Amino acid sequence: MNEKLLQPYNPKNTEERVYAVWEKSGFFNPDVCIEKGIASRNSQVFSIVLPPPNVTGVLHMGHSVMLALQDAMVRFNRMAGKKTLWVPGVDHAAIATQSVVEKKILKEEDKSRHDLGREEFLRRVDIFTKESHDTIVNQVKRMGASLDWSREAFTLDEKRNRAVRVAFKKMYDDGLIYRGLKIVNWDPKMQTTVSDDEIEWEEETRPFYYLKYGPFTIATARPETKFGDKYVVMHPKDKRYSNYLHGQKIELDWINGPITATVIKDNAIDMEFGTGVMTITPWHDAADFDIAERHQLDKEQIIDDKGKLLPIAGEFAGQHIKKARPMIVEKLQSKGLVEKIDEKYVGRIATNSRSGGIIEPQIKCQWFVAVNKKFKLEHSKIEGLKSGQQVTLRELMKHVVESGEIRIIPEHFQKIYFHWIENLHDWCISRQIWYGHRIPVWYKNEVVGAANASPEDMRVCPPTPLGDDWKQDEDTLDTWFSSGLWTFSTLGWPDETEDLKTYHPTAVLETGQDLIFFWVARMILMTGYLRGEVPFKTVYLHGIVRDKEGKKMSKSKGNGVDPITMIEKYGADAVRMSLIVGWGPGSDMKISEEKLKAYKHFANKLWNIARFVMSNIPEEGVEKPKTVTKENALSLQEFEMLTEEVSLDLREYRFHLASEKLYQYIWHTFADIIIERSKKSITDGSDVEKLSAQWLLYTLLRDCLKLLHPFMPFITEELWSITQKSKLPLMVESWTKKIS
RNA sequence: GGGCGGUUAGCUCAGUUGGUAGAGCGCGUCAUUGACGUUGACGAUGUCAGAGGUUCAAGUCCUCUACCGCCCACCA
Repeated sequence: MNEKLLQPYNPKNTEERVYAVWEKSGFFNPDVCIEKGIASRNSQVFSIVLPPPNVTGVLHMGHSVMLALQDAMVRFNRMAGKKTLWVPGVDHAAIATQSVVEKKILKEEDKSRHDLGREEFLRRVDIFTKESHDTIVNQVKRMGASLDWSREAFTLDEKRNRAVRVAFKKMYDDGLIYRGLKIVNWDPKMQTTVSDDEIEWEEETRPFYYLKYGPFTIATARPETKFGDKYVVMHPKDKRYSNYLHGQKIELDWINGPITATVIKDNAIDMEFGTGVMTITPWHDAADFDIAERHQLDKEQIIDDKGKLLPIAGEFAGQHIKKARPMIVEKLQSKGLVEKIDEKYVGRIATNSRSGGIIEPQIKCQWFVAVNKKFKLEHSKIEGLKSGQQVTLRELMKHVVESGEIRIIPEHFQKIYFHWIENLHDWCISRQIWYGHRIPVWYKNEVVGAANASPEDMRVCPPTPLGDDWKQDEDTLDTWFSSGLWTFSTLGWPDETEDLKTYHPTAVLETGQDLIFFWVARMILMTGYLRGEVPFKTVYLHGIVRDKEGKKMSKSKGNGVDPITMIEKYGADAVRMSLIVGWGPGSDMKISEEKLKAYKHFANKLWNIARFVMSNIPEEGVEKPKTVTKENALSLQEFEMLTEEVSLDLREYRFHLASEKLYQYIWHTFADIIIERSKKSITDGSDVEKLSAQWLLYTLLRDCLKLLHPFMPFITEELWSITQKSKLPLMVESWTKKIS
């Protein structure tokens, strides 16, 4: 018997070695599999892209879950003989990365990015991301992920940059990307816009002021924005104010002296709320902006990009709004303009989820993707949409899920997806940060930042215009713009490469449920538009990993469980199993060390099963005996049923069931019943009984290793090399081979 | 304000199309020192949140209620 089996299983001494063998074999690469006859050129295809982890990050439990699930899918399909490709990559994660590097430089050198300048700052980011890249990649490998590293991609490398430029240009030419002066979410802390989806709303109890505005009482939580308010708005049907007419002018005394206010009647007013009258601040409130647009009213900026009051605030000009607020209230009070203050008003505060900066809406000239504009869909391969048909991006996104061309698991996320689409607005894609894909637009004659640049003064590349008088747009693109191209930009698009033809659309996108809007929806949008097809046929969403108490893991709370520490303690296979067994898609999971421990025990059990089997069969191996006893034949039948069930579960994305069934079977049927029974047959049984029992043990061991391989690749591979004479690694053994 | 989930054994959760309630951990009793104590055998524990309905049959389908959680939203 192999000496390794005399020792207990030691994941530490095994995992790194086994991974090296896999990598060296080249079998992570489907081209090698075809070359070596593992898969054939016309085999079915199974492809996935790895949701790229942030380049600056370290592995967390969420990554471990996705790696465990995706690797299980990939290994199963590879063993089933499909041409199987899993594409790795990392994400430049624009805002997150820039923010990390900025903080680092501030801490170490006490310098801001502006002190360094754009070029130098970006150089620093590059250095940082290169170092950081290797960390995350090595951590991914430790989970056992069978990714084809020869195809690794980066969301911000030259190839992806080309894809971004081509996509941008096409969308611009089709009128789906436009530049416009609109109200956007401005983060004064990071000095950039952010999209609606990146905003987090928090409830906060704060004072609510009822102010005298001429003959009216208006209510506001933000008196510091009210300096320029010169429109007073009410509902046209509000009888309380029926003697005021739309457009009527009213003279009144306001914060900094007498003003002329204009009455506006608009249906957006809620008669039940406050006094049913409000003044508007179109520059700093999205709802007010819309009212102003509807009636073509003036808009004035009150607060600058840094959160300081502008000259319109009179004596308060130059002060930060936070500091100025109490003084403004004081002045209003001294003028007798404050009617009452409700101290218990619960309002909402918008913050940038990345930086924590409090959002101040601002009107800015930005780039947007138009989601409600019709365009001509070219080369459609989408069911139910013809080439040349006019659709909007929003319709497209809805259609492919509604028609079932994309299946979302668990199913109820469809409803969440549709609900989101109902509320979808144009997507602001320009960011004022430096790290990211620079907007491929060039200007001359100083029209940078102007809303109405003429075509002569603005070029969208490719091609990049020549000449010194052209200046590139300073802004970069929202990181999700390039992420939206990920399934095909990784395969060579915009070139029609062999990879693209073979592996796109991908089979499945497996990711966290929190990414359904950010990423999943945007991939559907981009792929539908640019390729007339879907990016993937199935979306599998896993839930959030929580700690034992059910709290979300986070760095700041310090309650995060570090996967690498867990791998060292319990082995990667145990970590993988504990993240898959009994965890249905879409629901949150509490992880505890007890669970990890349980699967370490399971690995040990398996190891000992192998030891028992190998020490109870002849050294030279076993042949199928002429006579198989009835009970052994029955056991075999039972196992064949299990194989069927597990295979079906794997095909249907029921990993939590497949893995649990295997655990149950191996421990409580194979070990507890079949092995126990075989002891008698081997020691006291007839020759027929003995040979039959030995053969069954050996057969079951071999095939259990196969079935378990997608979930616990390291230990099964190790046992395979110890117990089997095969020259090929288990990872490319044939799954479906009938039990002989 | 709109939407989506969850509520099953002490704890963590399964339960795929409706067909006599399951697993792991924990607990109890016993066994076993030549596969494994990271063990084995046996066992206890549930009006499947509550109410109503459909059905021969409901944890599973429908309606309502309660509590918990999440997402979306321009109530100033």
